Amino acid sequence: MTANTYQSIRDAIYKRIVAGDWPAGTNLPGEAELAQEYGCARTTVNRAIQSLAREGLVERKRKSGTRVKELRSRRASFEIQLIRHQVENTGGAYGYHLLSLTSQVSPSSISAKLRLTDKRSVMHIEALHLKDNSPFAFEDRWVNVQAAPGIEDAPLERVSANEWLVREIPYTNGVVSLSAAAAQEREAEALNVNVGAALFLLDRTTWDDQQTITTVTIFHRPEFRLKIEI
Amino acid sequence: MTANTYQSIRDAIYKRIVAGDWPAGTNLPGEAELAQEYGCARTTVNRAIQSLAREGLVERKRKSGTRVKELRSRRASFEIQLIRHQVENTGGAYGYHLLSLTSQVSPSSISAKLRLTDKRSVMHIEALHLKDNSPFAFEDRWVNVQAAPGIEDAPLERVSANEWLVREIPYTNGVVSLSAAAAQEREAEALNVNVGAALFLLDRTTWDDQQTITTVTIFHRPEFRLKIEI
DNA sequence: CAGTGGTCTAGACCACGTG
DNA sequence: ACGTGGTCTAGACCACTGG
Repeated sequence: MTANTYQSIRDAIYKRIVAGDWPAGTNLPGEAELAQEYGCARTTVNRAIQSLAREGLVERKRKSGTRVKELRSRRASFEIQLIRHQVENTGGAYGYHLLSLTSQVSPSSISAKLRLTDKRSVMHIEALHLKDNSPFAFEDRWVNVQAAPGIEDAPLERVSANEWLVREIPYTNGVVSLSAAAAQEREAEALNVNVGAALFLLDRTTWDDQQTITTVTIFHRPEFRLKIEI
Repeated sequence: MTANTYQSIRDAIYKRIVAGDWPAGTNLPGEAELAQEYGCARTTVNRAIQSLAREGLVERKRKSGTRVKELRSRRASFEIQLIRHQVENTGGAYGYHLLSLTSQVSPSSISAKLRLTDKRSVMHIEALHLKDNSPFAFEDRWVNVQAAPGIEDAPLERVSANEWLVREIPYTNGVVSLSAAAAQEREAEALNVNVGAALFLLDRTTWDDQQTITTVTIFHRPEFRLKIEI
């Protein structure tokens, strides 16, 4: 009982939930009551419980109070890193190789992803990321040029499009989809694996407030692992 | 300039960072200065900037101040759901089928994952999760029985081990690893796919403070997508 | 309507880490 | 040593929502 830090109160409440003082589905006492019990300001209790709510342990609603959630559904989070950083952080030497760069009218499947209503010219990029001179990941990217002014003058034969975009074009939202797929000929050749090998795919689409900026698929080699802490 | 909510101040600071008022690598003005500028209490500025720090946009250190991070490295997070909820949330009917349950001395590869130093009996579970009576995911789990008292009496032929564990045994930490792998005979048979099909694997190991509780691999069918918002 | 959480303020003290 | 963020307090008012 050192001080009434919100952490210590968070932990105390956490332990009481785990111990079964407040079973799942029941309500915690109100903030005011807990504040009195722990001898601290209501603000501090509020902060402690908000922290538990962020972790998904409890659910809060005005008027009805703070309820212990039925099941512990925890969140896992990871940092979306540049592939260059992924390679360098594991002690490898990073290399980048632009395979193709074309401007073309977007295929309909891509128009849908980029949310383009009319026919527009988009940029299509295929590139290879290397670790210690071996293939690490294959990138297939479409860029909405209107949403990324200046990209046509960017030195994309040296710097990966992602790296340029992250620096120059802020985005506000995005979705990521992870999946597994068998390697087609194109990816197999680029990554130097057999056709049909199990690849790890990361699809990402990002928007500014108004418009979609880019959609990309990263194909990782079968031995790739995406590690996440809980 | 509606009200001085910490959200509105967060957004204002966010926009100024994106607009380039404070380029990457530079420091923001101190909290006191910003509070004066926005005409609010320092506490409110503090909360706004802490929110930006959680998102990874800035880095804070005492004495040296708040620095805009070099590269926009955003965090993505997702909720670790029960497979039952994954199925039900997509409008499917959930089913569970226990394939095998044995107690045995743990193989060395599993002992390492469970951090068991001596030879101990562990529980090995293989199970199938169904969506609309079709295979959805195959589960291969090892449980440290000492860390999960009561599991030997749990009705694991009806309730998935994960569901029982989540309810009964709290954990404090864990790691998740995502990858792709070709289906071996065992998984291919269970999931009704061809041997060699590209499966999506989710490995998870969870601990209590002291000891490892369980390690599990979930094998998903090739069409599975894990969707994450940024 | 009334009870609950959500948030702001003003002031204070503390902890850390750089110079 | 001292400047910066981290946090606590006490009090206040507001916003949502269930009865």
